[in-house]
Amino acid sequence: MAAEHRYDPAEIEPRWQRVWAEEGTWEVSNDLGGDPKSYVLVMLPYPSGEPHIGHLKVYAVGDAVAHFHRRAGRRVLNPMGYDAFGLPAENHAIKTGQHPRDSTEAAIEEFRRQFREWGLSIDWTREFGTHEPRIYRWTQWIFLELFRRGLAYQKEAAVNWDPVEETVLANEQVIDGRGERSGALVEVRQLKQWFFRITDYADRLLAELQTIRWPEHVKTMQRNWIGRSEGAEVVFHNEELRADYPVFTTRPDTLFGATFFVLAPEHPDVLRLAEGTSHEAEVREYVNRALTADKALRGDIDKEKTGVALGRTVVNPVNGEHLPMYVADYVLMEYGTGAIMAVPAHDERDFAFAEAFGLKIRRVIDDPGDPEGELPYTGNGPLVNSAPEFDGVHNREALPAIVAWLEREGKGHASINYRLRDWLISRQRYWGTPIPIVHCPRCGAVAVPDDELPVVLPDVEDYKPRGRSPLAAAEDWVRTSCPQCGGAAERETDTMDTFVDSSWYFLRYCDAANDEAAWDPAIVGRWMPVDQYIGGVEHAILHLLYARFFTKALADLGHLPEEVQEPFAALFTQGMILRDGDKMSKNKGNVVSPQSIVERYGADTARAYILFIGPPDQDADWSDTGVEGMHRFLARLYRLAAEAAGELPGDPLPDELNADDERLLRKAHWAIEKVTSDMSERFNFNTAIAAVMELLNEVTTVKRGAASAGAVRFTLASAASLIFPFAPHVASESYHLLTGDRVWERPWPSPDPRYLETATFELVLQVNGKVRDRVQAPSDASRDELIALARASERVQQFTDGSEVVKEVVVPGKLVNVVVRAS
RNA sequence: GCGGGCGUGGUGGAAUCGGUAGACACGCCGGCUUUAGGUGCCGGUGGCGCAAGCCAUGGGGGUUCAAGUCCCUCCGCCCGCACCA
Repeated sequence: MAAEHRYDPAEIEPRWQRVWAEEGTWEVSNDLGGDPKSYVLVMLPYPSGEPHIGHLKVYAVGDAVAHFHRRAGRRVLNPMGYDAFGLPAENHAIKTGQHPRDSTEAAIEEFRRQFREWGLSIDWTREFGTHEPRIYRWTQWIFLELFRRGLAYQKEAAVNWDPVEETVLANEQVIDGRGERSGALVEVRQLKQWFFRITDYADRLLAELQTIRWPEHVKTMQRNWIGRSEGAEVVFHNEELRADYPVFTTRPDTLFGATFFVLAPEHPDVLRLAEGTSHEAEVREYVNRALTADKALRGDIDKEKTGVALGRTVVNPVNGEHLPMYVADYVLMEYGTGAIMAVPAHDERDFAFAEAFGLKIRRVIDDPGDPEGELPYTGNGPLVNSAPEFDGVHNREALPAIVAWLEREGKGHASINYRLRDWLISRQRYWGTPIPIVHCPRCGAVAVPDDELPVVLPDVEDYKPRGRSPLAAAEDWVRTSCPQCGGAAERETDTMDTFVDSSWYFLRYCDAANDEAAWDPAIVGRWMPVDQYIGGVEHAILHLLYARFFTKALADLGHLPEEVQEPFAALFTQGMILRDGDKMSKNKGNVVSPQSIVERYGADTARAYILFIGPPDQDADWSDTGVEGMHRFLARLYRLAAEAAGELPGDPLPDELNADDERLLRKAHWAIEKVTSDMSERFNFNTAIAAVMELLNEVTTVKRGAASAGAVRFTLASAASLIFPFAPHVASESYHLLTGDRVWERPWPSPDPRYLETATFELVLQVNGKVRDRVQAPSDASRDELIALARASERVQQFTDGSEVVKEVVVPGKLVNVVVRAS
């Protein structure tokens, strides 16, 4: 019998894929015709080699969501593209000489081939790679729009230099002082670079997190990264140089406790201040050492405090005291003003420094619980040793009064500081979007006119960066004329961070065929925002923050409808696939390739299994035997469908249902309800698939009985319909065998309430909270009737006899708990 | 150090609002069919116990008629941030 209806995915899957490709089943028009829309988007892949198991998982999730939304009656945009610029292809080119375009396009070809083999319901007419000139033309256009509005600018600054990749990196790409990709300790270099003014959007990026449905931990990470602090800027004056040194502090209430003043080693005035003092040589040496030390070591919080006195003082504006100045590497140039007022009594770091250097410590806040308690004290309490009008006032009340006083005296003002820095986008590398700027000795940095876009990446001999962009070697390309004055000029040779490409690709999908513009705002307005975005949590700050910034900036510039303020209305982050509790990696030799699974079991098994292992937002362990279980399940579904289709042609549901029919229909409607809620309220694909398995088990159990052909057929068709989002080929095949219809053209089933209600239910009987018996009870039974059933139970009596019944708790539809006390 | 998540059978996991712990699957044990089988089907499977029953959701305590779920405390693992003034 088994041989008669052998499940052969190698035959079934290509056959249905051909139908979908030939008919353009998953293509969607921008003319929505009044239907509700759903934009379901999985983060675009970086094409390198071939897809790995993580790709299989994330696209299985995305495709399930897309199918579910489609059959719920929405027009679904489910596109695909490639994040094609980037370092791995370029490093490969340095090693082999193969052009990054060739290796990248080979990888894209392989990705596309496998995605089609997986049967993903992609609208392939919208496909693109970010490395195509017809695409990066618009990346350059966006850059120029930002440039023209002052949101892209060039400045010389201390930047992160990755000595292995030989390029600068954005702050977001430096993890624990090391380059994100290379793992090399990052050096500080003073270089002129291009930045995007993301800090202008800090407040909106923070506040508008409230408007989107994202995992709370991702929002928290963005909030921390933006790092908003409220406080005050206070000006300290140095009399010798007649220079003002503003500081940012969140604790202006502790101003009276400032006993010294510290500058960061990078502060531009450090050497000037020390000049001519007896400390000059020592300061010079300290600064040199601090600037060359690597960032990771400097950032260690447990490191002992070091520093050198400058031999100068500043005046504390609130009390006129002269505070000694120091330079110390625990003060960071990147945050605030690169200078701090030190209040050792109420700040742990200042306290450690004061201890190490024997500096004065003055308490200005009492600990209400322990007025003579240990220092440093970072809590709240009444001010002491401050000014007569503030002593005794609680510090949190005094704080605004002190700020107001500073403002009146012109010595400071309320201020807000962010940890977020502007986004450094220049890269001294080859394989990226060229920055469309011409440097003219007379006119400065000039935008390449729009009609000359794209500035096409020139071919070069040597991809190896040598402290400057490889593009600099393309001399004919570099030499050009100034678009403004026509004089001799040179092209910018740096390329853009690849995160620029992925900051707008989701807009392009909406209007992918547009040759006249990056997109038509009206069309983008029909699709945006992305209703469900799906991807890895590793992009929690980088990509997801940049894309939000781009969306807001482009809306401000009038290129997006005003109501499009957030790119991704809902976000789902999927967990990793592990093997034996470990990450899969070539080094460990524990890699399972999607290709091998698909070849062996078919795409349906691979996709359904990966969603069945566990909740998709959690990490999951791959099991070679587990995948066979899924294959058996799909084979059983196919076989039962094929048998039923052959044996029982076209039977409708009978008018009179027998007990087995009733049982099948109840289970079917239960499963419809369960799968629907698992998919719409949560992303619980594992329990949804389990429900379909239960449904199929019910058919096997009941089949030998007296179930009518129509009921069996309906049940199997329901199972095929419900499993379709996870295993589309075998579901289409089975459904077609049973009904002659195409399952994706059928609306998502809805449960019939008549079959969800039952005349009786299993009443659980407890004595003192322990289950002692289960009996059938009428669904509409009253509390008294349920209690009567409990009392009538022999098993209950056995445990209550000889005891006093204290009370009887009734949970309607569930249980009765008889509470007794030994008498 | 701060913030967040997690801990359930041999394994992955389920238990959605405080109400039947272990759905579904893997694995394992037994049986049947067929044997060319990596097939199919049936039954069993948290632990202890002959049984009645008792015990059991990382440990300990608490609230409650009732706790995997709530509270306190401790332990372990994972993730993020970390000299941010």
